[in-house]
Amino acid sequence: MAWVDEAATTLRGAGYRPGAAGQLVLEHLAAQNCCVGAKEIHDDLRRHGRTVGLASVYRMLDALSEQSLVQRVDVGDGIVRYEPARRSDHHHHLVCARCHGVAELEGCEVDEWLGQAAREHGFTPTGHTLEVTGLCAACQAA
Amino acid sequence: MAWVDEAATTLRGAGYRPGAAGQLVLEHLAAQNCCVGAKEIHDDLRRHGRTVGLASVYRMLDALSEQSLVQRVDVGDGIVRYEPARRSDHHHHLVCARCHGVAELEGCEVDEWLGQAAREHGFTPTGHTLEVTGLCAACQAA
DNA sequence: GTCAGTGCAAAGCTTTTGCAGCGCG
DNA sequence: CGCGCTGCAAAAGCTTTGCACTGAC
Repeated sequence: MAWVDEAATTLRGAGYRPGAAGQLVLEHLAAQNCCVGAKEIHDDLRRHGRTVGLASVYRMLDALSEQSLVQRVDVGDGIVRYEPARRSDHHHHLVCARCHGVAELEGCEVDEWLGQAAREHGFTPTGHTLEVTGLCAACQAA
Repeated sequence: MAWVDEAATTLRGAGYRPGAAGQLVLEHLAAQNCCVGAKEIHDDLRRHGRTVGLASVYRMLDALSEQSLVQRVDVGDGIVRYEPARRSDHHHHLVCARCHGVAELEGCEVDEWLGQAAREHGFTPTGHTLEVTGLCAACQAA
């Protein structure tokens, strides 16, 4: 099932009924492969002629976040980013401590360990973020 | 070597010379085992009669962050938290998507995989954060 | 004497909240 | 008809920046 559909269904199940604005945000998110900020989404939609309130973007992101349909990604530049939580395309991030640049790190080998460890705490995991801090190639050279 | 000393040394090496305020922030951080926010640090120091500017706290955190001496922790409530990056006491977090509560998850089994994967990207890792999102026991029951 | 760190105050930005309007059930 | 999503505008924080001051080299 495509992420958009799954998201819409889950949201509806949670009593949230996305309207026009919500649908646009959803579709825009689905088109992203890596993290985007709220303002970025808002600007992009506007640029395409879609009138969407910034507040609606935030509201939608909140709802999605609560259902674990998106993952928050904190790069360290003060802007909160989100990315669709797909089972496929599950990846992590290499975040440079100097320039705050982000690179994707494919693959993930923590799921099993994590799931078990979390459940031992009575916690039901629905996803996770893993950010590696360090220095990117460019900043090392500098 | 204690974290405070290592931090002070590293900072000095980076050309940053912590004064009275910096020292206080450093010591306060060292006394924490889990994440604290900037404002929290500021308030605590004030409460103990130490006059430290909020700006100094942020400046110190920035410097520490750039040297990877602290780890940013994003819980999802809009407040950026930091915790000292010690080799011992390396842990991760279980973050509830509903109530934003945080629990510690001891242990870490990703270092080896991570180090190698990161280096393949020309990235030099100095640390990492791993946040597990899901539902805490309390929110599941509700 | 110079230069970096500091505190205070003001500014900046992202994010949140309030409120009237509109559309879908 | 009612309830909830929407947009706009205003408000609320957290964080950053500017500036004069102080202390260390």
